Amino acid sequence: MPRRVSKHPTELELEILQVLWDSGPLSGQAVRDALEPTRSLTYQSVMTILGIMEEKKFVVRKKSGGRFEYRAKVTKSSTAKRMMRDLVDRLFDGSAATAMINLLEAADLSDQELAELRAEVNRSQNKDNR
Amino acid sequence: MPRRVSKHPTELELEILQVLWDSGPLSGQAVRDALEPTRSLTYQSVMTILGIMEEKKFVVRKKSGGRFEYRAKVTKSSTAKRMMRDLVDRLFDGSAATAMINLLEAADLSDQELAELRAEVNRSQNKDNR
DNA sequence: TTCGATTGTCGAATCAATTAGATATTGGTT
DNA sequence: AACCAATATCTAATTGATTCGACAATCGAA
Repeated sequence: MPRRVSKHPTELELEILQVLWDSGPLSGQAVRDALEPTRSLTYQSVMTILGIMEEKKFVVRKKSGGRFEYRAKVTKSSTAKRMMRDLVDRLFDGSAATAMINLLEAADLSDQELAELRAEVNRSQNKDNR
Repeated sequence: MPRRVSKHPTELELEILQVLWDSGPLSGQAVRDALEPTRSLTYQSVMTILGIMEEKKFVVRKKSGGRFEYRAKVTKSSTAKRMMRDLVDRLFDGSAATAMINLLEAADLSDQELAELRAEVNRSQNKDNR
C-alpha cells in the first residue's frame, strides 16, 4: 500500500495558512494575491487547495457579501508544535533537547535572542516536573 | 507544473539513512532487516529506494564480497541542520530562537536536559559575534 | 433585465513517493 | 558444468500534491 496520509499541512497548504494567520479571513482572490509575490498561481489552483484544506479541517469558509471568506481553523501555535514534534521524532528520536542544541549550532542568534532564550530556559526549569 | 523535487530525504529515505548512520555500511537485505520492526517492506522495495537514494547522492554503494553495500554519503548532522532550517524557515520565518521557544513549550524536558541546554545556551553567548 | 466580469466547481493532467511483481543475473555448492 | 538461492534490475501500479482549463453560477452595472 502506497503513501500514508500526512496529518500535517503540505508545503502549499502551510503557505496559505500563514497568509490566513497573518491577515484574518480572506476571499480566495485575496489569498491568491497574498501568495503572488512568492508563488504565482491561478485563482483556480488556489481554490482547489482551499477546498482540500476545508475537507482536511484546516480552514473554514463563510459567505460574506456574496462570496466566501476563508479563515484558519487550526492555530499557528498548535500546527507549529505538531510539525516540529514530528520532525524532532524523525530526526532526533524525539529528543527536543537534541533538536534545540542542533538549532543552536546551526543558527546564529543575536545577543538579544540569546537573552530571551536563556530567560525561557530558566523559566522552564521552575515548572513542575512530575 | 506540478510538485517540485524536495532537496530533503523523504520520510522513507530518512528512515533508511538513520539505519545507515547507526549501523555502518549494509547490504540491501541488511537494510531491509533493520527496517522490519517499524516498516515491513519487500527486498525489492528497499532496493528501489536505495537506487533512488544513490541517484540523489544520499548514499553510495560498493561491491563487497559479491554484493553491494550501501553507505550514507550525507552526514546526520548536516541533514538534520538542513531539514530543521527548512522547517524553521517555513514555520517561523527563519527565526531559530522562536523555534526553540516553541520546542521548549511543547517538550517536557528533564532537569538534566535543561541543565545541558542552559550550558549550551551560555556557551553560545561566548562565541564571537561578528 | 441583460450582459460582462467575478466567483466557484469539476475533471483532468502531471509528477513525486511508495510498493512490489516479474524477470535477469550471479555466486556458491554439488 | 548445472542448479538453486540470493541478489539486482526493470516495469508498473497506486496514491498524494500541485496545477489549471472548461464550464457553471452569481453579482453588479448599464
